Amino acid sequence: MPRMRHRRLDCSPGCVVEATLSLIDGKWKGVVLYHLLDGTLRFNELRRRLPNVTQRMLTNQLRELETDGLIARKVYAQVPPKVEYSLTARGRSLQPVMAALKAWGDAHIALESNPPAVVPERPDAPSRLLDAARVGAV
Amino acid sequence: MPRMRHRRLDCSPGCVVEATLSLIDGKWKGVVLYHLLDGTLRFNELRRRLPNVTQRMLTNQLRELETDGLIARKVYAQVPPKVEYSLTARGRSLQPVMAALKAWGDAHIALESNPPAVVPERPDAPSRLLDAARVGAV
DNA sequence: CAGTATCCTATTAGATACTG
DNA sequence: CAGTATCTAATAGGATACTG
Repeated sequence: MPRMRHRRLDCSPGCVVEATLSLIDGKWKGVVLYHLLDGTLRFNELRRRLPNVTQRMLTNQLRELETDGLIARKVYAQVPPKVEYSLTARGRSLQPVMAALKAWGDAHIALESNPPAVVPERPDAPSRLLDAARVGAV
Repeated sequence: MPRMRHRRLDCSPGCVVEATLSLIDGKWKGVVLYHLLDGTLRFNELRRRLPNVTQRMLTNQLRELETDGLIARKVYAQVPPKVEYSLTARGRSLQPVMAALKAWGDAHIALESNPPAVVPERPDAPSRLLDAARVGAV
C-alpha cells in the first residue's frame, strides 16, 4: 500500500478519531465514499453525482482516497478511456462510520436550504432520474 | 440557537454525511469533542490535553463548536476568570459517531509514528508537571 | 485564567485551458 | 473520457505579543 497521508497526529486517545477523520475530510471524500457504497462508478458518473465539484478536485480527492487505500482505480486500456472507481475492503469497512454520520445528520440537520425531496436512500432506487434532470443527459 | 455554519452543501443524499462531517472537521474538533465526552473541562484543562494546539486555534474551534450548538460555554464572573466547556445534548448525541470513528481507527490505523506511551487519560491524573515544564509556571 | 489582536505562511479550492 | 497544468483566491492554521 502506498504512503498513508493522514493528518499530523496529536496523539492522545482522541487522536485515533482525528486520524480517521483525516481520511474522510476534505470536502468531497465523504460524498464520494458514500456514492461508491452503491457500487463501482466511472469518473464522469461520479462527477454527475457531485454537480458542484470541479474536475480537478474530484481527481485530487480520488487520488487521496486511493493513496489511503480506501478506493481502487481500475483503468481500461481502451479508447476512449474508461476508469472505474470502487471501494476496497478497507473502504467498505468505513460503512458503519458513514452510516453513523448519515444517521446523525438525518436526525439533527435541518437541511434548511435544500429540500430533502430527494431522499432516494434505498440502494435499489435508481437516482438516475435526478442525474438526467440535472445535467440534461450526456 | 446561533447561526449554523456548516460547509456549503451539495446536496445529494451523501450531502448529509458531508454536512455532519463539516461540523466535526477542522483539525481539533474531533479531539475536543472526544475529551468533553469525559465531562466538563476548563479552557486550560483542554489545552493540556491537546499539547499541540495553539491558544488561538483552541479558542476558534471552541467558538465554532459552540456556534454549531455542540458545546456549551459557561463563564463564571470571577477573578481570575473561569470558563467551563461541556457538551450539549446535541453534542453528546454525536457519541455514536465518535465511537464509530474511534472503532475504525483502532482497527485500521497503525499509529506507526507515535507510541501511545502517554495515555494519562484519567481525569484525576494531574498533568500539571507537563505545563510547569513547558511554561515554567504561571 | 482565558482569552484578543496582528501578522504571516501553508494548504485548499476554484477557474480555465489544454491533452492522450 | 478522464484526466493535467497553471494561475489565482480563499481559508486554515501558526507565532507572537498583549489584556481584562
